[in-house]
Amino acid sequence: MPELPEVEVTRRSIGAALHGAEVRGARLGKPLRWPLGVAPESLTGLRVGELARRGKYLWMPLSNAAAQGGLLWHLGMSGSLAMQPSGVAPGRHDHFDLITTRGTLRLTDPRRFGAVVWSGSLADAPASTLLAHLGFEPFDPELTAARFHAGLRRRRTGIKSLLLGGELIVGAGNIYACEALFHAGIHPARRSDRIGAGAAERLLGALRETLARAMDLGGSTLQDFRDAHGASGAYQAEARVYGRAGQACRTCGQAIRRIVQGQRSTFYCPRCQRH
DNA sequence: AGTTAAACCTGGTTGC
DNA sequence: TGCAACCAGGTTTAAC
Repeated sequence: MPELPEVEVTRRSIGAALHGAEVRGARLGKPLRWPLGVAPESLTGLRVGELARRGKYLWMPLSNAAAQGGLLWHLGMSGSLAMQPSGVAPGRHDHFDLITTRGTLRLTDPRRFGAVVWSGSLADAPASTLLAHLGFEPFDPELTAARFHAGLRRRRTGIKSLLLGGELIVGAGNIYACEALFHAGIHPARRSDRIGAGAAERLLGALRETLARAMDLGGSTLQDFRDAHGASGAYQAEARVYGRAGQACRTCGQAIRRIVQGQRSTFYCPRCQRH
């Protein structure tokens, strides 16, 4: 569920609430995608540093005079993080609590594709391994249209699947990959290496505008996404194609189509998006 | 080496 | 109403 906008909205809302807090304890629920990698009680006494984001991962530095490291978080398909009012017992889908002097941060994740992993630093395993193959951050100024185009030319897979892969550019998931391709007027099945310089530049711009707009609106709430304080997102109401199969395109009136690419649904307008 | 399928897990919706 | 089939925001691992 959470793509870059939702993860970034989460980062901002939690970062402000927890920065400088001291960990008092931690509680594990059912297993997540990967083991925590450290005894939960060993986190006690560490202070929370500034929360950072890389792709759809969050990095929470934790340190004191005696120890240094951090937690790498991922929300998977159905995860969310929220500050608990206090004393609320964990439910069946609450699988990790970080109890601090400024409140309890709780990871809720019904499908358990998410994870919380201890790592000595971002440069060491396991964090470094998990982040190793990630592509450009979408707002990295080093990512020029020319570099983006060069990356597209190296691959032959459909452009939508390439965007989802995250090896060239991170952040777009199924919603925003579909939306950005619509705004750029590019068919999702178009081979990556057949996209010209002009279309590449339009696509990079559309990705940035789509992600920025979604962040402004607090992300997309399809089923259950909420920020750390329970606020839902509003971008889903602006979606042009995602989840709109059979409905009329808001630009041309043609029926939006759904196809499957890489076992994921893709939505597009057959008239506005050229193959 | 590059591309695609299978796997992880739970719950909601759809259709017979 | 019951039950099977299919769908869902992601990513790694295995297999062509």
